[in-house]
Amino acid sequence: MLDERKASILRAVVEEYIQTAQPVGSGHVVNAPGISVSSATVRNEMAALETEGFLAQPHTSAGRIPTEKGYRYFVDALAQPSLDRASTLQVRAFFDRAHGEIEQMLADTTRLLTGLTDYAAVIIGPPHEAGKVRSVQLVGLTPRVALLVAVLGSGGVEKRTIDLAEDVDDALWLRATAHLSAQGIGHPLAWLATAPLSGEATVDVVLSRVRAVLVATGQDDADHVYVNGASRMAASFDAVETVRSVLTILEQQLVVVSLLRDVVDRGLNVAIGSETGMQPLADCALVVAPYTVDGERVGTVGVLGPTRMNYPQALAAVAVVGQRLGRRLSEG
Amino acid sequence: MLDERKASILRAVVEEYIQTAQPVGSGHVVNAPGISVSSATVRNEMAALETEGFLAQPHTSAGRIPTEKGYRYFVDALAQPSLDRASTLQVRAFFDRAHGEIEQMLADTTRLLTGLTDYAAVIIGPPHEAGKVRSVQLVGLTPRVALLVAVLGSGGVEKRTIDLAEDVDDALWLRATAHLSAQGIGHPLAWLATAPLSGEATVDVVLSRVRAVLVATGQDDADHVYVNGASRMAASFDAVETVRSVLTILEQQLVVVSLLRDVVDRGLNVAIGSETGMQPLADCALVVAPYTVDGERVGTVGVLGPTRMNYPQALAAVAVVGQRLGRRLSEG
DNA sequence: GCTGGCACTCGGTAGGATCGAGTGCCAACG
DNA sequence: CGTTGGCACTCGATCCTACCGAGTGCCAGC
Repeated sequence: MLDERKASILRAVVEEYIQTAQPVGSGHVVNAPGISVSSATVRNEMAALETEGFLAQPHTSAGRIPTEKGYRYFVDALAQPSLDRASTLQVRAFFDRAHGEIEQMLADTTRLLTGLTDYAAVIIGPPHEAGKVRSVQLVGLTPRVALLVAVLGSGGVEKRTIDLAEDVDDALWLRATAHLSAQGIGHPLAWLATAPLSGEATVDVVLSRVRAVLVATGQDDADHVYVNGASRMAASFDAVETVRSVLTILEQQLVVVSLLRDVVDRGLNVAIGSETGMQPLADCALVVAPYTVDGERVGTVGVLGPTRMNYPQALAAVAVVGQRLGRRLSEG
Repeated sequence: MLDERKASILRAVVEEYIQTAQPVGSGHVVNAPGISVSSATVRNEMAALETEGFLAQPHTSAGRIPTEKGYRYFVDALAQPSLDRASTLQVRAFFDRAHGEIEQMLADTTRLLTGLTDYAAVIIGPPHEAGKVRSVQLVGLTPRVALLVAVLGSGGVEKRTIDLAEDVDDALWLRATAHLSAQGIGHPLAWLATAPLSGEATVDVVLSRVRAVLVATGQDDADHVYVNGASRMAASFDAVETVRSVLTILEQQLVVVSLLRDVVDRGLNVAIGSETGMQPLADCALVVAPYTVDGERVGTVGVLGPTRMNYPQALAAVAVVGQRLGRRLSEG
């Protein structure tokens, strides 16, 4: 799409702008490696790049700034992911040490990502529903309230409060548990919502309440989102209003989930500015990578930063973390 | 400590400054209710309040701003908590509807608090350790890995990954579970770390691993912190650097916990600026209230805002939410 | 002791000059 | 014909100055 010289100039502008956040003039571009023409020629080419929509001028007598289209071209054709040696080692060390509960590990992984990139990091954890039930039981808390606790193959634990209208003794919880275990183990948790009743009246009172609760809470909080490094957004922008609106987005877990999911579904690994589809993120870019467990995409890792983010670094960091996270989760 | 007129003037300055964020001049104070002297007199009194350390002047020819000491006096002697009718109803409605898992409810409660006050809200949940174990079991996930799942009386569920060096069949998990249940139910989870072994060699391999894991993870993640409304901090300050440093604090759960705990331990319900003991919070104030379950303090609710926060509102909101939260948790 | 009056202070805003990085254009050159 | 050095021009950023006005401290008089 762009001849080699234009591409080099665009690359030089993007790379310098990412570093300095200042409009880049032709004088700077000629000092960039791979440029061996005069500043006048560069000016001509930059004017052309502007009319083609890759660059923009904040005002007449200023240098150029990449447009979304410019960043897009840079990401698609010019940037190759690269991670410095120290970071690579850091990632390896992290996953070698990683252990313990999955929730804790995912939270720690977001911290790793913000540490690597200096941007906000987001991880969508594997949905618990996907796993088969390994164990299910009802634990009485008070005479009328019990906790339905299900352990899933993925290592996740789901719990639901079951409250009844009348007092129940512990033996009944046990009988209901026995029925649920017989029916549910090996199936997804949601399956219990439609599993047959026992035919025994007192037990079925409990079971139907379990069904109702599972139906009510089945869908929504299926996703487990981990966000970290929101404070880095404040370092990326100098308009406090921008910071505020971005933070507002990051606080809404549902929005974050649908945002990442949407980007992944469109087959993108980078969404720049308006490509995110969210007006408050006009000055942001999102770099994502799905990760797989046993060949199946179960979640997404991503970083959110300013449009002038260090794409090579962010792409590499997200890719390698996603890959190693998937591998780590696969081996259980 | 202050005569009535000085107190009225201080109150007027604080209240107007909270609203406008602008230094308050004598001309504005005379328009405040309860002030029936001339501006010259007010000026004299304000000069006195300044030398006494309650007010400060950003520069010579500007109005006055409250100092930390000024806010402190306002909070201790002049402010009485007040919550508007709509908010009161909102709180009541929230807790009438509140149900389901405790984690979800606490997260929702932080949202309620930020909604009420427009400041960031923090809640420290009841420590799970405190509760007695209602149920404990080992669920095998892979031949070498099992999950220790303990249900506590509070409705909380604790889980720990137990990994062994050699393959184990499910029967062994069951036998270990039986032993743990016999020993542990009715005691705090930590007690299992010191409970006697079974004397049966194969089972004791598992049990000693359980002990080791409980010892290793026993103390730290004891606290469950819920933070919401961090984006409101960005609306409270116009220096982006201030926002960044405050957000950094809010992201560190351990810091937040020790901060709230420290304030409560000092018997305060408000910590203003340097009273928080954290330099980045010099421009912030923290309003907290412990909440009790069955007469015992099990957690804390709080809001974090700028030093010029609406103390009457924040005090009232935190107090009523803490109270109703405790009541709600007490009734189970 | 309170108050009106008054001179004074000083941050904020507006207008004007200057600076310089960067541009577009053009004529000349290989 | 593409490239280049030269040049006039643009315009944001910076600095200076003047000015305004909110607010002060002080004092004399009630």
